Amino acid sequence: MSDAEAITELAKRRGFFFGANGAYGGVAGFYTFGPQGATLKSNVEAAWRDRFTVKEGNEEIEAPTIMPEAVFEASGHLEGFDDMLVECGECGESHRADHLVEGETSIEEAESLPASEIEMLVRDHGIACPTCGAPLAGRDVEDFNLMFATSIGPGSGQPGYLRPETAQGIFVEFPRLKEYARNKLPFGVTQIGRAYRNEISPRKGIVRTREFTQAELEQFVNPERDEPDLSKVADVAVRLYPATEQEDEDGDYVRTTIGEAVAENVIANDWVAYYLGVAKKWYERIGVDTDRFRFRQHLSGERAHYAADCWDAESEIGGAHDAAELAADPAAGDWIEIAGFAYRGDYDLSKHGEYGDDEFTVFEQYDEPKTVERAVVDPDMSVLGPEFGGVAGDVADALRSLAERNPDAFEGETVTVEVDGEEYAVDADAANFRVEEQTETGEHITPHVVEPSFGVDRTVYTLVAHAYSEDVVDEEERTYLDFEPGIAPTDVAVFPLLSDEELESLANRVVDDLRTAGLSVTYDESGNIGRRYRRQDEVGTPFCVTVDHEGIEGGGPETVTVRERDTTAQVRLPVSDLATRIEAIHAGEESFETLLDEYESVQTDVSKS
RNA sequence: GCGCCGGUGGUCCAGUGGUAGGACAUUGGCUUCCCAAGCCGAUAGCCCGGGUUCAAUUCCCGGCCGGCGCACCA
Repeated sequence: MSDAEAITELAKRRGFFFGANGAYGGVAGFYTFGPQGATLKSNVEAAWRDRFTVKEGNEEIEAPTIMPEAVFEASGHLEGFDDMLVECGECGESHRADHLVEGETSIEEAESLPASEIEMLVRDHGIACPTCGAPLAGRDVEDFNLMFATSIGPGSGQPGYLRPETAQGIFVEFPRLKEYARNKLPFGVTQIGRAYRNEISPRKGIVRTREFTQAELEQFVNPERDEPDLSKVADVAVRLYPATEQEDEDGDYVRTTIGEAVAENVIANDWVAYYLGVAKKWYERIGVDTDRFRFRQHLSGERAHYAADCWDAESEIGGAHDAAELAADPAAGDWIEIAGFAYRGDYDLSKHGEYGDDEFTVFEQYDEPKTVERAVVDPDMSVLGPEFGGVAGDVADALRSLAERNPDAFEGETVTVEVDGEEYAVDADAANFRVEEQTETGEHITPHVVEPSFGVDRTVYTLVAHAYSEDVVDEEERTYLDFEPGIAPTDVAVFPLLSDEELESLANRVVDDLRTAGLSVTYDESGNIGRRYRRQDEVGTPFCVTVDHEGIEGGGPETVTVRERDTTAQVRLPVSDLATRIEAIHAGEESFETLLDEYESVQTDVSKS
């Protein structure tokens, strides 16, 4: 069985994730997270929230998943998110009609043309199927938008779409969000939520679905002034795969630190570099195998229209290659994108400023107020009105803009402006032209956006793939998931060693203690002890607590044993210490090794290899 | 969306023109004082629709789902 098959099988059998709606035949691209998976995902989201919202001092919001058409007109998704497909009548292959047209004509942006025009271009240029060579003239060009369309309200309603990314929910609310940030840049807003894309052909199980969870941060900055604190991440070691190396046949990774990469301009944008550093440490902490992890820069053709520079975090999920192979050859392995880090400039806010009703700018005060000389006019409307009638207002506006553009035009006796192609001569006195000294305390700027965007489902898949381990315990093969404490779906399992009232009673008390401490606990008394250990190993529970007679005999304090998943090593410790110590490990404050040092370790005949 | 291959208990598979069998898992009991042991019992299945046939899980057609290749993945 391949890694992917083994993981799919384990995920189904143990309740991590599986294709949804099975009773009705299923629908491609939709997955349900089972009990283990939903908890794992929730733990990943909590860890993300802690790092990218709380620790960064950002604010989290939750916006609707359905938004009106106008939002996506502004964002460019309505136009840019659809594909024009043409199917060959001979061989049945589908091709991007716009790409074919771009290849055969001098048109560079065929995507923005209507389908009917593309059909004409295909016919007029005699474009043929790239696969079989049959002419495509006369074939229908179908518009396929990757957004799920819906209708808001009764009847025909107003058109709406399920959001294809969570980001727009933040951009659209920017005018209010900036108020909450007290109009001060820089500030960041995060959102964890579902997004929807009507993929043509969802594949690779949970890696590419039609409904998925994103965790996104929109960092709003003043590009002229705001700098990230790179000192916090300068030492973070990263494996980079820049565009230049990807384009080179013998291209290799650049192994460096964030600090070096910035100094040598491998990563051009400081904010992107900062978040690559933060993300690398975060991935490491939640259990991503750094040998199967890299940052890959987008090739220029791969970048979205708005992105000035973009790096992806990628994880290797195939497992068919060893670490040395993966280190030596960037082409080896099965890599998937798990996050993108884009510098989006002012694209998003400018577009919404243009299409929307509100101001998508921030007023930035200067350190010192500036005094500037400005040419102004104050047209005498009592003169302009009678003279120009209905166009008087437009003439006045034209005078104002002319004064800004070309003050010299007001030097003569009359000044001429153009309104709707007509020239109007205005008496210079009536324009009331003068040069004024004005004090400016600041200016309105459109913030730039740095966007770290994480795919939560793919991160969960990566964690399962990287946690997947096999070894031999007591000459029996074992499969286990070595999740980090704090990320694992279940924190601790409690067993009575045997079916025995006394042991079961203490075990139940231990369960209560641990749950009171806020831990996720499972209790199991079914089957022999080995079977129960293996059950927990398979879902990645880091610790199993076993209650035995030795622990309740002798009149001393009650004790139990704690068994660590990966090593199968055990220590015996007092029940009274148990919850606090497990809690401390769960919180990352100490490790199992501290328990091994401090308490009596339990000698068993169990051998692990 | 096109092509090839596949779809049988929860999982992984075998098999058949007369409605099915194994392994593992689950569950009840016995046993068992630390790593999937053993014994007895139990639960549970032929993806959906149509066609051919006395009879279809099996053959044919279509659909759905999955894997792979192509295309797609702002």
